[in-house]
Amino acid sequence: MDLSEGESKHLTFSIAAVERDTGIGKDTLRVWERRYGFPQPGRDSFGERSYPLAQVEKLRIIKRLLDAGHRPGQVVAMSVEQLQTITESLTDGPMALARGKDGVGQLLDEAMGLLRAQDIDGLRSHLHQTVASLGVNRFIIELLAPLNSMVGDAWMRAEIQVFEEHMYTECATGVLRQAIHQLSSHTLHRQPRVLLTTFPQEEHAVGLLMAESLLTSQGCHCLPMGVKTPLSDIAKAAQVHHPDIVALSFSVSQNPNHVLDGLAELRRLLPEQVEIWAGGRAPVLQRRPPAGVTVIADLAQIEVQVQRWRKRKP
Amino acid sequence: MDLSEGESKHLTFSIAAVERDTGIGKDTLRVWERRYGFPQPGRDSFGERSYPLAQVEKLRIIKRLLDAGHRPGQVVAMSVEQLQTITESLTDGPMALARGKDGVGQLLDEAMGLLRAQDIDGLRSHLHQTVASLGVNRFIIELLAPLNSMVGDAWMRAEIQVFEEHMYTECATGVLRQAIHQLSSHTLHRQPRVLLTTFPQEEHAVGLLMAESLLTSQGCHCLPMGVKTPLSDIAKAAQVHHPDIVALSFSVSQNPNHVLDGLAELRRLLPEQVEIWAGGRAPVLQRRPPAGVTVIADLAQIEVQVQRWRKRKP
DNA sequence: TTTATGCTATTGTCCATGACATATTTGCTT
DNA sequence: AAGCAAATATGTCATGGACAATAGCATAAA
Repeated sequence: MDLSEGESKHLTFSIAAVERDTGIGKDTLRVWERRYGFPQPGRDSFGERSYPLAQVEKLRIIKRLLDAGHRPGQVVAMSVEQLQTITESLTDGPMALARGKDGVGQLLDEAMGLLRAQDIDGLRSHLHQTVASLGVNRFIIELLAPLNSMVGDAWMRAEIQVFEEHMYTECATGVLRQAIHQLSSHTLHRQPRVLLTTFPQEEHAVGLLMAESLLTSQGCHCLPMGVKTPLSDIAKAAQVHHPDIVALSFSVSQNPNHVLDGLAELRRLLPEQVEIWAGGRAPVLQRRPPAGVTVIADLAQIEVQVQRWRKRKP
Repeated sequence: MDLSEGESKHLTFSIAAVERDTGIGKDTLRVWERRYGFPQPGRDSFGERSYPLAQVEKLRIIKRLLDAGHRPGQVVAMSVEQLQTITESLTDGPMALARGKDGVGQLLDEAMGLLRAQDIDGLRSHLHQTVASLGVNRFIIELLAPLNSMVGDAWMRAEIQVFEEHMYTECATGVLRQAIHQLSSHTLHRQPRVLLTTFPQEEHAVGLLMAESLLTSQGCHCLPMGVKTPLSDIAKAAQVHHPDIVALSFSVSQNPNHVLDGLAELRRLLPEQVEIWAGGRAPVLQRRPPAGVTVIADLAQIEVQVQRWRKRKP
């Protein structure tokens, strides 16, 4: 079928291999070639496209920029140098805010330092230690959430490798799971019952775990469902487990319309007394808060909202 | 682009959704329709294929049979009843083995019972308890792995809801994370160093976590990277962290060619002395074991292979 | 100045049909 | 039986056309 990926010197890739490596679909690759003149793969002896390594790497850069909100017409035809320039200028800014000189800011810098030094084991123990000393709430709100943002931004600017981001995520996940486990052995069967998940397009689980940790530490009973649950299945799960609240997490790069439509649709599918809480870094939530949905602007709001819920229910 | 999953009554799926749900490529779906007359999707108002739920379920059954070694020409045109007959004749077998009347078989039945009763909290404590009493190794090999297969099979046969599968996965993940955490605090910085991840198409993390648990309990130093890592990033990570072994996990429904091509390419990208271990339920691994890759036929093999590795290195 | 509304260009995905390399089976010969 | 060649089965790629969904932009209304 597709053995293609040629010799050691001039490594080339079949269209299937490129799809696998870049996440850009075969149809899209062909249509870009047709419309923008890039990529411009050679042909092997069977007349099939054969992409040189350099083009695959350029495609990866392009993919990153698309994820960051750029449009194909602007970037696909650019030179690698131009792409680099844009990549560098992606996101500065919000970071300075979090980098205060207080104790926690210091811990944050240490964490970032360990990450940059590729010392994952060091980072893991640093985080575990910080959970222990700060408590889950402060750990998440003051350290992990900002760290998470910093990593996300660094990823957008290609300052860190994909594998570093993977290792960081894995590390954060482990620490949060551990925190949740410890908390949940203390507080059991309390209210409200919160069903946690994300929409099908949303892959990021760390935001969800942070929410779960905070909710659990508030004494809520969490029903975690992982990421990427179809709407109708969220509704079915709610029928079976009748939660008081369905909590959704959204990361930055979600399609705004999908988010709003999805929330509206979910509101229709769920019984009226079930609240919907939507949190995360998706900008739409703040800009056009949907009706019948409680928007959690930042993680600290979780505590407030839980208290509000408890006051309302006698 | 593909919102598709239609109304509540007659749920239909776009070709992209079917590819996602069954693992059968778009091209293949079209060519089957052309050659075998199945599937026979309707058309929506835009003239695009619209697969009814029943056909998607039949496709899932067919996929299972293909994975088991049947050929499309034989099974694609069959009726659902015929397919069921064949399916039943190959699904018992390995299961009966685990369902003995010994203590563990009983625990397995209990777990399955809790799952069917939708008692996730009950399942979670049952699993935690079982880890404690059996130890991680026996827990995974004798209980969780068979349970995982049973859930997978039930999922393939559409006997369980999507949300149940999500909740089960979340539950198993939590228990495994906890086990790993406890183990890793005992054994530190031992050999071999094992980098763990999956290919970009592979979403399932539980297999990976089971492997990580077992490796950690063998005293290996694990470098977990989560799921869906592009090949080139696996290679880059290996350059930085120089593992002795790169371990990959594959679930049933992976495209055989992608798996083999990916492994061959990875073998080329990694230094010769770095071993590649490939495990999981993907049938192609057993049927056509790739050169330069150690196939881990079942989880119990991990211990054997670790010992082999240790003997070879002085 | 901000908020709606409609127009236009952009962009991803789908469709149909044809081709063919590779894998598997069949049938023939030794 | 066993080896080998021819036939068949099967998945993936190619081409070129089409079009719905989206984003950007300009204009009108508040």
